[in-house]
Amino acid sequence: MNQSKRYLDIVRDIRDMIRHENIKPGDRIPSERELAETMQVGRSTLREALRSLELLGLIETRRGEGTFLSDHRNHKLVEVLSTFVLQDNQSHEDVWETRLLHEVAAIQAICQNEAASQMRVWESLRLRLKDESFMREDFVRELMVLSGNRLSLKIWFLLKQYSGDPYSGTVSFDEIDRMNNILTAIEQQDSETAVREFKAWSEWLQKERIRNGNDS
Amino acid sequence: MNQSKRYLDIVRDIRDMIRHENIKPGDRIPSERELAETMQVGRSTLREALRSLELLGLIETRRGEGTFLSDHRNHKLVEVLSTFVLQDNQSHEDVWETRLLHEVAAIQAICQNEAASQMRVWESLRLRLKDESFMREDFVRELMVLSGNRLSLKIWFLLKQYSGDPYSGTVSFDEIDRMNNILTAIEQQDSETAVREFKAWSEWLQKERIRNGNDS
DNA sequence: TTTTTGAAAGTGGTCTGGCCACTCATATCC
DNA sequence: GGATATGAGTGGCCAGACCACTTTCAAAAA
Repeated sequence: MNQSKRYLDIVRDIRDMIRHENIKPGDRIPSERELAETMQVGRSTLREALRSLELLGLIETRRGEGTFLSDHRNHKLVEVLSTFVLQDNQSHEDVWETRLLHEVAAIQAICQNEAASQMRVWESLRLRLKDESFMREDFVRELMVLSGNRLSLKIWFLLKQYSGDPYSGTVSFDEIDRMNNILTAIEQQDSETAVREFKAWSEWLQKERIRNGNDS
Repeated sequence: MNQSKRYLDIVRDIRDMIRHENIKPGDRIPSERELAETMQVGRSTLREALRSLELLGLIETRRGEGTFLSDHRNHKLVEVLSTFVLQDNQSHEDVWETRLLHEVAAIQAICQNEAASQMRVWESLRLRLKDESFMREDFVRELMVLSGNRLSLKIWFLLKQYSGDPYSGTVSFDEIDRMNNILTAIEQQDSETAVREFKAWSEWLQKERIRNGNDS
């Protein structure tokens, strides 16, 4: 049964504790010494579990203060895995494709939703486009949110980081037209065009990144 | 700069070591005591790094034998993240939609791949369809595999479990026609029809399950 | 000689206790 | 009242010690 691998039990226990005690992101969890005692394990073993969770971005530790539940946004996991795994071109491509897959699906979902295509959001988005500080990521995230699938949004968020933040940076002048085209197609519920325009922008962006050598 | 978080340095060091020494999946890496000494850190600190990597599935440890590099392609990204991405009772519907999303994307990917549509696989699939023991899941999994996106396959596998194994059971007589239609459309690279037929089958299946009360 | 046995070395798994650096709230001093 | 010192609590790290397990290989038994 549970021979060896005690720290895995702890990982599970901590996760359960977080659920049952209704600990929310930002909240503090008991100290290492306290947890070690209540779970009847040595502190070093407990730390192995905590460090693992930290590397995953599930918790955040601040020396002198304590351990806090992270709002799972900034996953170090991403960096770690990418440096280990992404030597393999296939993996890199898979991540890229899977992310795109979620984005396209989001656009299609929005187009199929009558209500969504009539929202005021589009108007305000067009305005924000012209703002100098408007990030590419803001645009795509907005689409993901509007799709209404929160799970897909979460997965997308991870994949985005995992593929080296493809949407970093602000929207350039050239891109405003592209985005307006996408928005127009969505408003007209023209799923096909919207997707085509989006993919075109995505590919253009990728080439741009390679040209600028931002493909770290 | 690197104040605190020594174990993160170790993670990086281990990665570099693996690269420079050309250690391949399955190979053994130095023992904990040995690594601790060469890296000038305590063994417990080093273990924190190793346990983190192990949780991610990047290394594998066997008591009494040693620590081994595992195949990077088997990283536990999806498994590990699922425990908290899917934690809060995400609406059943989101899971369902997201799974479908991956399936549809797989079909589209296959249709766009000239080589895939000409494979002998389809012929053998048609034969296996008639087998009484052919499971619905076998059919869909085959599609997911053939899409070539391993990450998507992994995500799909999890989502499938979380949505109550929607493809349990063997293929009924009525369904053979549906599946043949899907296969034909794929062979003709008719993405639209293939997806439409697939969605139709999926919806039919869902209703069938509800009728039989298998919606646990 | 061949087979069996068992002791030793090496490994990961775990615990204890300790020290350090840091944060924060409190009490103290000016 | 405001600045300062102090102490409790926290995570970061380490050394040393067992334990359980695997492999190895030489000694003992066949």
